[in-house]
Amino acid sequence: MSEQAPTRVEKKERTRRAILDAALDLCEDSSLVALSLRQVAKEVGIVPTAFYRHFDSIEDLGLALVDESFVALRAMLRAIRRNDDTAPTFTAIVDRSVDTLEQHVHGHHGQFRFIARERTAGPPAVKARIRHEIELCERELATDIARLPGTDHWSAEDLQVLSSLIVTAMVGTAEAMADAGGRPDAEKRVSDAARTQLRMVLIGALNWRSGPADSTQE
Amino acid sequence: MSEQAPTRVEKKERTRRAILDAALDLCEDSSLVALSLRQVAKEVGIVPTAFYRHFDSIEDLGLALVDESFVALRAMLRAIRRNDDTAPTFTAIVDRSVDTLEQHVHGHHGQFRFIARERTAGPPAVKARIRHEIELCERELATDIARLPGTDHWSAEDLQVLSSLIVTAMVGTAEAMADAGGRPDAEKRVSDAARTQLRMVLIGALNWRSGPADSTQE
DNA sequence: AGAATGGGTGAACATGCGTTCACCGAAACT
DNA sequence: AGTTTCGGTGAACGCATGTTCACCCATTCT
Repeated sequence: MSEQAPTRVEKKERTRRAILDAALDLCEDSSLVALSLRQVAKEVGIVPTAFYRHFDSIEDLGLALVDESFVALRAMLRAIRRNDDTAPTFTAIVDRSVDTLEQHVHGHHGQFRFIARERTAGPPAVKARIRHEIELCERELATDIARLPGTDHWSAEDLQVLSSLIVTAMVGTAEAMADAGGRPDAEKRVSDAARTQLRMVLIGALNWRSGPADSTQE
Repeated sequence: MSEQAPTRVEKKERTRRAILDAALDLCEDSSLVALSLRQVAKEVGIVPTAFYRHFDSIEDLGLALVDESFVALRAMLRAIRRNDDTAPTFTAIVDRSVDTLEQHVHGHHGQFRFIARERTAGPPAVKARIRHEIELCERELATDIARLPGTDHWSAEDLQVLSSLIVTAMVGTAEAMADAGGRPDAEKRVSDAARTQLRMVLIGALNWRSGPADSTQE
């Protein structure tokens, strides 16, 4: 069926994929800003010039990688959100969320390491795009949290600050998980820690306006 | 007094400083892995070869920058710890800690951006050193927390996980603060958020073993 | 069947890179 | 005073980089 039919657009798309994969792999131990066109071309098996048929520059390639990574990440977030509907317990929400994160990072640690790296080290345009995407995640999380019971009286600022804290913690978790490099014991340790951290944060948040004074020691 | 006495070791030290400063400045918009010896030499005003009189390689330079940054950071942590002795309230501890962090990042944002960047993007040896230093910070924080009242019955794991969470949040805060680029309003917003986040985490931690079940909704 | 399209080629360029080496000259020793 | 030390010099090397250009030829369109 799929035999003998490598149409032109298919071949182009295949080469494009190969470039994206090679780039993700090659900048693994450095950064986009230290990645060279010729390196990528050699890895893919094309001549340097052919690269320009697909991307304007390395930075352009980087933006494509960011978009691709976040498409996958949004799919993960949708999965978590779907699970939430059927699991109204906070503990269950935390467990399922961390489980989903663990699975996803396990299957895409290249992409996660990429965004964790280029978020701080990439070319300005790439950094800006990643920052923007993460802010979108924070905002979405904020509206999710606002739908949970017991958060009605919260200010928008507190909601945003809490989302930011959770996202920061989860980015850190994803980073640590990707660094675990697929070793199941290491991944388990990271996800256990993440569960504890998320629970602590949620407990803190739920006792936030309702009675933070009780918890200070004076 | 200090006139007419540029002794040889002084001159060497001065050049070394100039190299370190130039490197910190030059890799600001990329990374150590994309920094070239010749760039640094040109910026400093010496010939490329002279670089080798001071460092074996760019990576060696990077390690020196890491050490320097963490010397400063440890000084800050000591300052925070000193303040804590005179301020036994949790709220006060949080306020003073964030204040100190704000001041320090304001005065050293170059160094903070450097470690935030190279932590994920630097050469392997640099990444490893930074990771190690951060782990030391987490451990020290854990012992500090263990000295606070109400944490006696905590497990070592939970302590470590809590420290890790706080350090992650503070690294994120430092990153955001350094990105604020010295604008006072932006810095204020970041430090306000950091205070809220720290309080939330502490409230969560204090209610952790004592009664986490009260806070779940089932 | 014939023309147009477009991904891939290969040579060529100017530039920048890390590293080597012999050398200089002033400060630091004896 | 004579010698050693050593930070800085400048030429030279072999190599990798981004980008240009004219060209090729199988697929696609007419």
